[in-house]
Amino acid sequence: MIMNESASKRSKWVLHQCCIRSDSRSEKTRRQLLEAAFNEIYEYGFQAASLSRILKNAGVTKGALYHHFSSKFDLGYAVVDEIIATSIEDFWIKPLRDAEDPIETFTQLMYKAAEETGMEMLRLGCPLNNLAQEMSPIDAGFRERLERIFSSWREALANALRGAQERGQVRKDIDPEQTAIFVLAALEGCVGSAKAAQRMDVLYACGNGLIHYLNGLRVVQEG
Amino acid sequence: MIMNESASKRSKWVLHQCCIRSDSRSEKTRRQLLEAAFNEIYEYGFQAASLSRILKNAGVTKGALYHHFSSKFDLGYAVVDEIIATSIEDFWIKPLRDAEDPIETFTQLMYKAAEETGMEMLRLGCPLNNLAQEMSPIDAGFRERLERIFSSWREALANALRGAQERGQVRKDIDPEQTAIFVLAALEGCVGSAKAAQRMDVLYACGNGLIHYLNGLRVVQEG
DNA sequence: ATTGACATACCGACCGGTATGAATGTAGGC
DNA sequence: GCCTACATTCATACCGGTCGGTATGTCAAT
Repeated sequence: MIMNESASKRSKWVLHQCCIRSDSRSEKTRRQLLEAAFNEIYEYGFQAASLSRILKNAGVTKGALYHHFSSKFDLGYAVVDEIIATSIEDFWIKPLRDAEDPIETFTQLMYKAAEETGMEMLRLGCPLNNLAQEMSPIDAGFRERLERIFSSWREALANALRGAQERGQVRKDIDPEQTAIFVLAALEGCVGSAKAAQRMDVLYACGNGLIHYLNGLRVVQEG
Repeated sequence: MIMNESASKRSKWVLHQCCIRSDSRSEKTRRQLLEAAFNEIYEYGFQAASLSRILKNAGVTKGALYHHFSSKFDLGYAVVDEIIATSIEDFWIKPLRDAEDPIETFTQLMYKAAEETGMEMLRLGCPLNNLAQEMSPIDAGFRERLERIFSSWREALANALRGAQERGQVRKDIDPEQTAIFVLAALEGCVGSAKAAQRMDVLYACGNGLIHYLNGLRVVQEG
């Protein structure tokens, strides 16, 4: 028992010592709140998200929540900044930087997304777009944060397309910025259509349409 | 004996039977409820729509509402069936039937939509898609109704494309059904992107991208 | 007298948010 | 090393307000 006490005490002390890190007790609680909030918002949207359900799923109480976040909106903003933004950045944006063949890269990312989160995406759509559709018209805080994500996504794709143009992979008669805007819109439209229909075949048909469009951007091959 | 009943009684009977007329006091109240409910749902979504706000805007009380509709869901379903479905049918579907040049027709409808409801559409998006994105994953009643609308929209566009193929206006190497699915997804994606950004230039860039894609479906002209 | 078409008043459930206090560390003086 | 003073980190209880829904009353038209 004594050993137990001292051991646990020391480990906690060391733990706290070496970590402003994310494995302190406080940070862990905060993490659980963020993840539970993300799931709740993903499932029901922000407005219909229930704090009590979030607390139940996070396994903490309301005191903990309002210690870490000042309001429901503050929690929602943190979900956008710390979960949605980073996951879009990691999954979609980073691979586009210095991609040898951006059209191939983007297509592969679509397949990868369908593989990894197919069922969830079919049922619930894209978390980023869901939140943008719900909150952009009615709250500037959400709109600015979400649009910042979309904006860097579009920028990354436009840059990739411009690079491919310069390397002679993509037709020179298309505008990279406009094309990037349309491609992301079409992508979100495809996910949304499949979600609306709740049918996998719609997702596939739509995805193929988009891939077909993307390949149409390549320089015409003679032969 | 039934025939012997007075003419007025019979006409009322028929009237009550069919509920065709819209100038009775009851039908007017119902209509006001439907329109106020549509506006509220369009602005806030179904889940966040407030019955008290609907009642205030309709100028009636809760008794009237629950006389005409059995629940909030029943009201929402009626909005889909009697407002959204008919407006999509009138605006987008009917013009596609026996259109001489469906690509031209569709493009013109996009311009017309931007003209007629530009500001509102920029701020709040497409009522049909909004509701589908919000409710399809979590309520079968909404999903079936909304998907029925999408389905006939897609069917009308696919038929129009097939007709254009047969008339030699559209390339024969594209699949009308898949193309229709993609075009509607892209359209909703464009509206959604503009709404998310709350920027008109995104709507224009995106619309031009879609129009460019549509024109790419035409048979290649020599010259 | 009965019925359709509402209006009014009210209900329990749940909402987001707060006030309070109890553990649980944590830094500084000795 | 130990005790005290303080700061974090939560748990509990509770708040006013709004939610969708219901029960009952009213009143004109049959």
